[in-house]
Amino acid sequence: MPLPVKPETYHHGNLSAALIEAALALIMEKGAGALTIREVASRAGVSHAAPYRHFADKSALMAELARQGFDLMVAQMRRRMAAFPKDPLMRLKYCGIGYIEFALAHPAHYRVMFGPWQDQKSTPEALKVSSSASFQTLVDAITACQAKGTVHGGDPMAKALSAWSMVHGFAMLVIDGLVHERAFGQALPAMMEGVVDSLYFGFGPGNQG
Amino acid sequence: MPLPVKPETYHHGNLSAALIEAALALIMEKGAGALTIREVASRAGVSHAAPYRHFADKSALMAELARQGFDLMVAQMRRRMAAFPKDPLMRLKYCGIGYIEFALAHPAHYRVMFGPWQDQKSTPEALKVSSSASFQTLVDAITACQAKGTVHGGDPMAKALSAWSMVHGFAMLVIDGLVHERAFGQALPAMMEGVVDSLYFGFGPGNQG
DNA sequence: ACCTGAACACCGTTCAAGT
DNA sequence: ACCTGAACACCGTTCAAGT
Repeated sequence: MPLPVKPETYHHGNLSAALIEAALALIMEKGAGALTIREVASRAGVSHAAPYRHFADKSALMAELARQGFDLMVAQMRRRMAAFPKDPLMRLKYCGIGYIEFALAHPAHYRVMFGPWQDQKSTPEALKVSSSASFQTLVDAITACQAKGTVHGGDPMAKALSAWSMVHGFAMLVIDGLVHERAFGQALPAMMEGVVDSLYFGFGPGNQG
Repeated sequence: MPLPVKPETYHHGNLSAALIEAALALIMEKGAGALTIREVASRAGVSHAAPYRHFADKSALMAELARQGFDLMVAQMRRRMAAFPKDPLMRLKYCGIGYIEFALAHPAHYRVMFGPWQDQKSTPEALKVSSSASFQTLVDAITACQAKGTVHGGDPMAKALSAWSMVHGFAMLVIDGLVHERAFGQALPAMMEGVVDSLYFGFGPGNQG
């Protein structure tokens, strides 16, 4: 007489979380291009139509994946900044380093965060909040330097835009394979530092190269 | 007695060109995400299987589209640089401006050039040549400045990498809708110039802001 | 309230068959 | 030599029907 088996369904209300978990595992294994509602459902052990009870469509699932990505990225940035509690300039530098490190360590997740999938108008509020928080971390790091005089004055938003463009562009070029160590004769960590440092020093002849 | 009608098929050997033309029109109308072999074939007036006589697969067609994009981008960069034949620093600046202008004027084409579609290993040689040429234009502009002393010394490749990261990142953020005028309180041309100028001046307190 | 199965309108790609 | 039509193995999404 077999004991009653615990139901292995996700009726507990956590199918939503299980789907995200499966989606994350899927993109880590096969890349962002392999992300498919049907495969995610299959991995979570439900029919291909079940996810539509929890996410309006594929882009809604990706938006939640992206939201979590921004949160993880901010955590990595803060972790690196925390090593320099008293040095705003180093905090700014490692804000950028942490950003790039996350992108290169989780390329598929990063692509979901920045891919062309979002319709921009329909971006969920929660995703906007998380991505704004990551940008704000950068703005704050710049403002702190300006207060100490280690970064010159002017609109911190404009400077944050330049910094974001730099680290995002570098991360994308590496992830997409257009930039690689053998083409530049440098190891990735060195290229990463070079890129971040150039934000501070610039190309002008006045400063160190 | 009707005259013999000129055959309206693409048997002349230019179906390949007609497919590219149709693909370009398609992405300009509906975006890179709408690029479909079947729709391209339909617009060129052939069956959905016909393109496979001319392109190995979808990514091969996109590679040719991308190749043409890099050529057009270089042309735009050179056009802007040509306004300053004797001023290497202005040529460097307008090399970047021309780059961003192309990306923002042809966002769908730019996305095909940098999208996650290329398998990196299987990138056709012709595409590598065209994309290298666009990067070389940037390297040359930097080298010319170094020769005049308006950009400090050091590996021009490393500086070109920073510059490419900056303009590429900015273009992508704008195209993907993460950066827009109302969030930064600046018009796009001003943001574009700010980003390019920050490459030269840096964040350090020594230079102008 | 939550999930399933069938169905619809699409894809990319292949391949025998036509001209 | 080049193209067509049918076919295969996928997609995202919807919806009646089940529990």
